Amino acid sequence: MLKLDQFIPYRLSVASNAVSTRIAQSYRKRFGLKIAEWRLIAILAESERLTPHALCEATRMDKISVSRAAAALIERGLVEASDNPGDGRSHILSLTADGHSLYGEIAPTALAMETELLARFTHDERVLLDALLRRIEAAAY
Amino acid sequence: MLKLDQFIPYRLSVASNAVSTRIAQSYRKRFGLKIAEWRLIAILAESERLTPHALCEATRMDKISVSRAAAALIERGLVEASDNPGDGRSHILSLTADGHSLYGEIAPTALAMETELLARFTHDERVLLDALLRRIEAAAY
DNA sequence: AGAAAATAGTTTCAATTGCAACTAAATAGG
DNA sequence: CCTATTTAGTTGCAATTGAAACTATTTTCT
Repeated sequence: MLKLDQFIPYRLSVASNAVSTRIAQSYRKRFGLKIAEWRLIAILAESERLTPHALCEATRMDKISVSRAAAALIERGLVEASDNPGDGRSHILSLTADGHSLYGEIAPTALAMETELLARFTHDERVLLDALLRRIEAAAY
Repeated sequence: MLKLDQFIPYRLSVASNAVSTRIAQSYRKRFGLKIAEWRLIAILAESERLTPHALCEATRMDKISVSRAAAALIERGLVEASDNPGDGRSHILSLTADGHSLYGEIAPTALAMETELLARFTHDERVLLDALLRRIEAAAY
């Protein structure tokens, strides 16, 4: 017998929406960024120079979203594009100085939100949650 | 130091998207339903007669989504609306015979998808995941 | 009772998203 | 090589979504 309330895909969706909504508000209000844009910034801060294609893989976003998020960030002067010497169809994206400095502000905020969200979780529970989510994700592909 | 790959809100979002995309495709292809519509059907099958407001609470959806999903289902003859004797602004929604019969087809499909998704999870792991998701959700509100 | 505020639900309009088509460059096959 | 196919990324258009305004009813307060 199916009970929506105990249906894992439903629980997952509800939890994810609750978290995303909260975090999206915070990014938007404080930094004027959408989640997609924030993800690009985070990955570029970690990886320095990437093509849109590499960003798709790293962020699990589709190429349209990456293209639009990158366009918005370039427009705002947070990201810059340079030629990709190895492939003329593509280009290399990297953070500008402004982009780095914005990242420097956001990253602690993001970590603080995560900390708040997981305040009542032990370290083991966090590790477990991470692992379970990865397994579900892998099973869904 | 922030690592997007290990950032729980990110993992949650990626896992949820992967699962939702997969399930949404299945519902849409086989039954012509969106997730929101499927949720209303599931809850109405469990609860028999509810107002849109009660459906909002039960499905964690906002009133606009419920209104639109209900309109689509009524249009298709899967749901019917009757007067709410206790409140003239509102109405009572319930499944039609067709709605019940469609539910009878979908429910096993939904359970089968969940089973497939969680095939490599032990019973304890499922229970744990459910509990962790509820806690995260509660913390996010 | 009657005005003011609150609630239920719908609708309108603008923003967001997603698909398919498009351009441009790279690779593969003959 | 040089045509055919594939791949990278963008764009145009249609569908979806969300916020705010709106209608209708109910509740509250005096």
